[in-house]
Amino acid sequence: MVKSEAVQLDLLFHALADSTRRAILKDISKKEKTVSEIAKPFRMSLAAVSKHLKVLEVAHLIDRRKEGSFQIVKLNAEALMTAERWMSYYRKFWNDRLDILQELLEKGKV
Amino acid sequence: MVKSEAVQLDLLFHALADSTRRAILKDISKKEKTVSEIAKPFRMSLAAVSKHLKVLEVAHLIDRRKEGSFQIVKLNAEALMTAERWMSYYRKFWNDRLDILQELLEKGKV
DNA sequence: AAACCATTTAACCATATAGTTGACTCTTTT
DNA sequence: AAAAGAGTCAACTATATGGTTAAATGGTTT
Repeated sequence: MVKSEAVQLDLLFHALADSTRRAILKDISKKEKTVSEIAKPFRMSLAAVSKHLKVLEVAHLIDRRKEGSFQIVKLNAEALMTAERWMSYYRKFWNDRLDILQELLEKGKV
Repeated sequence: MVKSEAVQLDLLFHALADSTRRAILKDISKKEKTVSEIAKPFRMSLAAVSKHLKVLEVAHLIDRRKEGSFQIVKLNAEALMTAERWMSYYRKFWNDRLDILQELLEKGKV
């Protein structure tokens, strides 16, 4: 069942709107880690980190696989691209308009 | 008083994590509008839209200027770039397929 | 000055979020 | 088989969020 694009973006941006979760993504961007390894630097409980990972997971920002009694967590960079795509689309639109205006100004037409 | 980067990103991503607010940004990406014009398509009250605009404003995603008794609202594309920069930075660390993906992104094929 | 716009603020409600602790499940070690 | 380790789930708390309606502000028109 594929979620609507709007819901997907809700989940994605919401997941990114928390500095703990961004720190986790930053941490695992270089090297995948277990849940406990991820939790270690934080002053909060393991359960709290586990919840953050859940939020990142439903947003598809991370993937996990089991290895024995460990869970190995890694970044899913594709989801980040979904967000980037959304932003660059509207930003570009606006920038294009600025470019056109700039051009018109230079030609003395405005 | 400059807010820390973390707080700034919190505000930015939080602002983007709501489909009403994204619709507003989309709407004004083509043409600046007044608050009432922005509110018209939505089924919620004007006060609710006003709150959404406040959220977009503290995230610096929009700028407003007064013109008589109207407020003219326009997109601030720079804030979007701040978010994009954050994402692309961490994304590129992890992904060894960066070059291919980047190329696809630029071509608008992803 | 009074009435009328455009918009914000205040007070309130329901739901969601981020955190806590403690019990629970599954896997590994002894 | 029992103990220990890795991680999740449940129940709870405090605060934030997104919406409402009604009153308030500030500019414009009459």
